[in-house]
Amino acid sequence: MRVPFSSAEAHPLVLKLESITDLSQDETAALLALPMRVQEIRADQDIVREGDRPSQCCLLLEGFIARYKVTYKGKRQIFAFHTPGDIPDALSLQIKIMDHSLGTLTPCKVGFIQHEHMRSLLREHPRLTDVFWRETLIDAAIFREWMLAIGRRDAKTRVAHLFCEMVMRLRAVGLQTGNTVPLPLTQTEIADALGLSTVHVNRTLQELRRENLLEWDRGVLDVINWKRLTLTGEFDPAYLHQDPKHFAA
Amino acid sequence: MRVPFSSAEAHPLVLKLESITDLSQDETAALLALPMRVQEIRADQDIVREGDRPSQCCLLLEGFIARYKVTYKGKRQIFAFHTPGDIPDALSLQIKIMDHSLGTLTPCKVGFIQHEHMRSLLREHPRLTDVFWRETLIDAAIFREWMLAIGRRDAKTRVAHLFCEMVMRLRAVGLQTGNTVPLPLTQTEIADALGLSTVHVNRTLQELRRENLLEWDRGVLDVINWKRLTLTGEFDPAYLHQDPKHFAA
DNA sequence: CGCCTATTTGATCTGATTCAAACAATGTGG
DNA sequence: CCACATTGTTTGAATCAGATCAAATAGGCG
Repeated sequence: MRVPFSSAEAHPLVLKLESITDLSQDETAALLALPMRVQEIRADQDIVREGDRPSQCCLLLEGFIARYKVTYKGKRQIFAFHTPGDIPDALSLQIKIMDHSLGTLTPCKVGFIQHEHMRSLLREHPRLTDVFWRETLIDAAIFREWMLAIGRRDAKTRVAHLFCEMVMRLRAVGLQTGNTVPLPLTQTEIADALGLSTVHVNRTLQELRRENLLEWDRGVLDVINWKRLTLTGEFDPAYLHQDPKHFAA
Repeated sequence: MRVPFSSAEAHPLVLKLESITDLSQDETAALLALPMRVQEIRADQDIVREGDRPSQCCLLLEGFIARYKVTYKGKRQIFAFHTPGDIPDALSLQIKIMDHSLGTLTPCKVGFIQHEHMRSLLREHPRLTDVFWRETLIDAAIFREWMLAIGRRDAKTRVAHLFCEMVMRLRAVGLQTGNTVPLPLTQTEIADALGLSTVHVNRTLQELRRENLLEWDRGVLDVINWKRLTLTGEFDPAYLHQDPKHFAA
């Protein structure tokens, strides 16, 4: 009933929260002591569905999760890609009925935390309420940025922007190696995230490759020209509200 | 330094919060006692801008406010239309730097509340923290629904959906009269909200009028056929997380 | 090897944009 | 109370970014 993480640094949740705020020793200890049931889940499984009334939160430890909803006409919109350290359904603490679904994109390791445990954690460490509230607000800021992209930017800008965002977020939880981050998504998933068709995503990717901005193969994104990628993506990381002191280098 | 509302029922904030949760007598009293500076603001003025570090929140008392952001290429995306009772920048309690702007669409009456006052309110009434957190999460749910529309629905569905949402939200704060709600927006603003061009919004509106679903003139929306409007808008109000007990009739 | 899923390519079509101009409503100052 | 300016709506025509359809190719894996 405990996650076996050797140290706070290796715990994805602590890493994630420290990328957006400061934690005291006490708070870190309380987070590490949070009781959870760890479970391996294979790819393409729903963890929570629209209409569910969850009694637990899921902390993503390894893998990628999508937050999505489907139109009456069967079209899917992905709202967010979640990475290790995220608690994508933290909102279920405040909102009883899910208005969207969460599903794995890859095999995942997930820690399920009972709401009652979350609540007593927040009761005993009121400042952590602020931290989790803040986290859900940053999620909302990311939604807005995606909305701006979908509503008002062309396909090439959208794709470049998404890649920039994923690099920044994966970097924050220690998953960047050199110019490289894991990004095990399909082109269909990218299309559903950006409001495009798969075919068009494919052609746009070819364009970005042709211009030597990036390589992306077998689930690994290799940024060749970060500067120009951010320019074509009109990317300004301010909306991620990451704490700059952790990125001095 | 107080809003002159004769009773709790007439206070937009209390009305709004009661549409999504229950409030105790104590909490209601504390909300009514919240010190605020009331100000009239004319149309098309920014209240907060991207990059600002607000030290106060604004409670909308009368009028309409848009939450928006502008592309490098000068295209605007509106993320939300805010109605009386909303605190559109409640997020500034947790997030120091604004990543988007808020501007009036009509002449507005706004109550500015110092962050310190909000914080002491939440400290003394911890359950209100949950309420405000919940409110920001419902805002996020609305973002997601707009994103779904912009990314995956056609123009007609988008426009119909937006009108349905606005009716439900305005009804919740007592602004509905018969089949009629105030909706003083321009077609350009609707276009910027839905990721469409003004011309196309205009043609889509004509279609909705031709099919006898609604009238919309001089800032007043008149729903002629609610049932069919919700069908063409694929509208399911679940995502608004309104408390159904206030809508028994 | 053979199956399944993901990527790629080509051809065609269309919903929505853009540009440009007319028209209507509202407000302003003389 | 009217002339004029301003802002919002409507119309028409031309164009395009991206969708759709269909089929071929390439990878990964039991």
